[in-house]
Amino acid sequence: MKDQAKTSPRGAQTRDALLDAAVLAFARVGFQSANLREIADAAGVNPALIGYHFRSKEGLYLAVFERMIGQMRLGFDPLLARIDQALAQAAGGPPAERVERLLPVLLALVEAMLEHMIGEHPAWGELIVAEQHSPTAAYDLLHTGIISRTHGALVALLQGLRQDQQPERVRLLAATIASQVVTIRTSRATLLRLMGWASFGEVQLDTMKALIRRNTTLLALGD
Amino acid sequence: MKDQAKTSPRGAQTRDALLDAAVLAFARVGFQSANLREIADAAGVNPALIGYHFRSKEGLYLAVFERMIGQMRLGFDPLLARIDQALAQAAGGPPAERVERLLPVLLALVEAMLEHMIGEHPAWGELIVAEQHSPTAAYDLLHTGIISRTHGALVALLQGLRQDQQPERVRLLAATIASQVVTIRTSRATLLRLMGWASFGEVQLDTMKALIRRNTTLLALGD
DNA sequence: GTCTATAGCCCGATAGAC
DNA sequence: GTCTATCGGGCTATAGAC
Repeated sequence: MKDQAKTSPRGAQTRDALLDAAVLAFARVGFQSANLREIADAAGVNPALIGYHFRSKEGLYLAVFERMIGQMRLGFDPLLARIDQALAQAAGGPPAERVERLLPVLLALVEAMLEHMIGEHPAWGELIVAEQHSPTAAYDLLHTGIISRTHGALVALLQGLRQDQQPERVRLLAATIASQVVTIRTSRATLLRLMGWASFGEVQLDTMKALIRRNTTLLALGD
Repeated sequence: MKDQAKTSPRGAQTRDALLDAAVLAFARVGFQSANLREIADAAGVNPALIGYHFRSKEGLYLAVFERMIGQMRLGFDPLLARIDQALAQAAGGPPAERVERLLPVLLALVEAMLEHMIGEHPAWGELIVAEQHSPTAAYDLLHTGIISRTHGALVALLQGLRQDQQPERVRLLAATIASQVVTIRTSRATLLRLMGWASFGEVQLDTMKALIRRNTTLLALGD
């Protein structure tokens, strides 16, 4: 899926244009309902070129995920490194010190997840929740590339904060913490309607951040 | 959409059979991807009868929601009445008594929501999360019939438990509590993979119930 | 109320010229 | 690498016989 077109600048250009248009289309209406003619039109190229560059609709979809995952990892890797560092520093220390070191990075991680859900590339969050709900071949890429890393970091931080817990319980706790972030996309319509919001702007994002910080702190330390 | 076929038992029978098949189909693949031929086949009736009884694919979809909402309300109304009663009894009492009266019904409500998400009719939860994510004409029915009632009860209970809070904050807190329940459907693939579960059975449901009870208690009382 | 048959449309894929 | 033209298939909706 990525073996051609890297030598010719012309080919790489249409490839990128198609991927840009495809991200938006797949995010807006999903894989099944996305229309290859519309994607090609939005990219300003001929529909037949999709077949040439990506072989099929599914090939295009997978290529979209490959590129997205690579870009997302560039954004997340520094934070994950910071988390590893904090975990190493906190290891073996007294509870109060572990909280002081680990809670801030836990909150930073949750905030980063929230920002990735509705920030610079809103389409990314949409593609992720679509695959989490109805996994396709792209889900494997997504899980190993993003989800398991992020969840692993969450679990490690929670275990560092509360060392008495059973592993299964900590994994599930991490999932429920993440659910608060994901709900901004999965229950978008309900959230807007219940809160009387017109859309998610800066104000709404800050309101949600504040509550999620408060909730995460309670859930991580409570019990 | 419901004006005919009530007199003839034959018509009502095919109507119900079509609705039964349509619930499953729409839940499994969504509105767009659902296939009217398959629905008619599964119902054991002729495809043209969908047009006769429901006018169009969208008419069938709306009829599915009308019936589902009616059935769900039968299940929820007793609990909502119990909540109103508890709220009336707790009103004006000292904090400790309010917690004693209201926390149990809050937990019962959240458990009931969870059971409706994966219990007797798994398709119901699927239809609800699909509309919350990508609302169509059916969302209005759903919101006024189910969502706003359930959320209203959650908010009333939280306000009864913590009377100092700002309304906006309490509404959002209710939404984040609900997100833990909804995630069992919206992040189904991720939850199963992260937990190493094959599916949601009795054991998994009990595990989730226990954690959600603990989380809800912390989130409702904390701060 | 139910059936058969088909109209009319949209879609993904591809052959073949440039 | 790109384009035009088209094939083959699937879909919803509906006309008309029973």
